[in-house]
Amino acid sequence: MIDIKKLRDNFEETAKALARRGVGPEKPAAARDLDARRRALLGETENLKAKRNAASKQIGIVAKQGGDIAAAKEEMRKVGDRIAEIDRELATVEHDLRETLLMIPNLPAPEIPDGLDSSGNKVVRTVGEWKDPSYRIMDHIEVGEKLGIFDFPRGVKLTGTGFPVILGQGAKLQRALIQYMLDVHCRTQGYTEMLPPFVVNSDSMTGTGQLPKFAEDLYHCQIDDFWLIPTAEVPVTNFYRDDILQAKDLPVKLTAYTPCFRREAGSAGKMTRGMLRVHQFDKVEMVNFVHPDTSFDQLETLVGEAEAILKGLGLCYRVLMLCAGDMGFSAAKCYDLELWAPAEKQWLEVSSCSCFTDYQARRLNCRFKDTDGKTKLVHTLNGSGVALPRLMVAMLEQHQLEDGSIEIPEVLRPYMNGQERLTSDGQA
RNA sequence: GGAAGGUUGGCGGAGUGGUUGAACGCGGCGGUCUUGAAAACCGUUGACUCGAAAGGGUCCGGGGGUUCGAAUCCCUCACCUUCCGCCA
Repeated sequence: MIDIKKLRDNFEETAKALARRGVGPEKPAAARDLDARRRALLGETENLKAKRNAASKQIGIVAKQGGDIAAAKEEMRKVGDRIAEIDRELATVEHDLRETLLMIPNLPAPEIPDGLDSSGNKVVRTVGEWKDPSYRIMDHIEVGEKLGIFDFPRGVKLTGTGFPVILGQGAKLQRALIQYMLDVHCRTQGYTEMLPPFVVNSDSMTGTGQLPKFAEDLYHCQIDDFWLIPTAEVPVTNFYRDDILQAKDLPVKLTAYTPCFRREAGSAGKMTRGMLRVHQFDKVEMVNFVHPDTSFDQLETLVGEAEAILKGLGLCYRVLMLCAGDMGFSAAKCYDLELWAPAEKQWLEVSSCSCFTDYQARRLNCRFKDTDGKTKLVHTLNGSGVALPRLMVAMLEQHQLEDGSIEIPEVLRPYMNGQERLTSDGQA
């Protein structure tokens, strides 16, 4: 949620910033009006409550002395009725205000480019030069079949489309990648590893904003009212929901490997080939809780931390700064990392690194006690470090040799018993 | 799944329907003392919200009710603990 005080005090400025994201002036105006109504009602009911509290105290004293309290009780009963009436209206107004605020996205950082869709995104840098080799590169499905590392039809048999089975050397490679990524984050970047629940309750889904708006993208266990996580961001960020951290403990940096479950409602037909868009996939995620003064600097650090993974694997990728209209709802600033897939001839998004400023923290009610003794909202950031299926795809293509085998990057070999290649006979 | 008990401030733990935002202890912070530290002693120490301020309001698991007034009574939901059953 955005700060209602900011909206109230700098209405024009706020509305202008929101307009960059394609939000019309109606929503902020509605929020402003509801806020004004709310404060008027609040003042009214609180005055009456102060009156009642004082009178009730007096009634108690008089009653003890055996005095007559019937008239005072009758009067206060009427006051009580009036309070109930106002409180009912107040509850409605507050509910509407919250609903309205939840529909307003975060304010974009000033420096991010204009634009309402992906065409407005800016390439910040491209790292690693890709040169097409003399031989034809097989796409991941073709080479995967030769190597025997994917079984899509049996995934369909077990569950349905979008639930691939990864086999043999492929499974081993994936496990190696997970361990490599976690080790880089923990050993060299100051992260604490977490293994959270993969299923969460509705409060957690609401805390990070998946609910109520995106329920149809989630898998739901109705009997228990539990939800399968679409990203580790949900359990890891909610870890500090309703908590107050200490300034000296910031930044808190957590990383977690989890599977991710996404219904991808409405995406049927888009990029559905092979591993490119699936309902269940693995991902390593990084989440930061930081001091507000440092959040945008931390975002640059976070991007670097995700990039370190790709660099270590010797992959060609690019960094995009998303434009105002293409960012996720809660982000103030966001970078995407995209790997080049030479057989697909397209860039594949494997990481999205976002700074949410206080937007997510307000909803989570996650605060910290600053050195001045005041309790303030933290700033949160997260980024993938990184998503596995598309990483696998890019590796299978970028590291593919002429004979169709795949060169395993040096950094992964310790996790694969020294194996140097994926080959069709399964031998190194 | 069955039975019983519980849910109070950072933690432990009191609490009579009426100056109880909440005793007491621990912890935290500030101070006295000390060469320094410890101990001892003194003081202080929750969050949210409305307000320019003065000041007000709300919060004792969540929601609802009774009452002039609820941490305290009633209903309901959630969670936790223990015992029994089942089980990786």
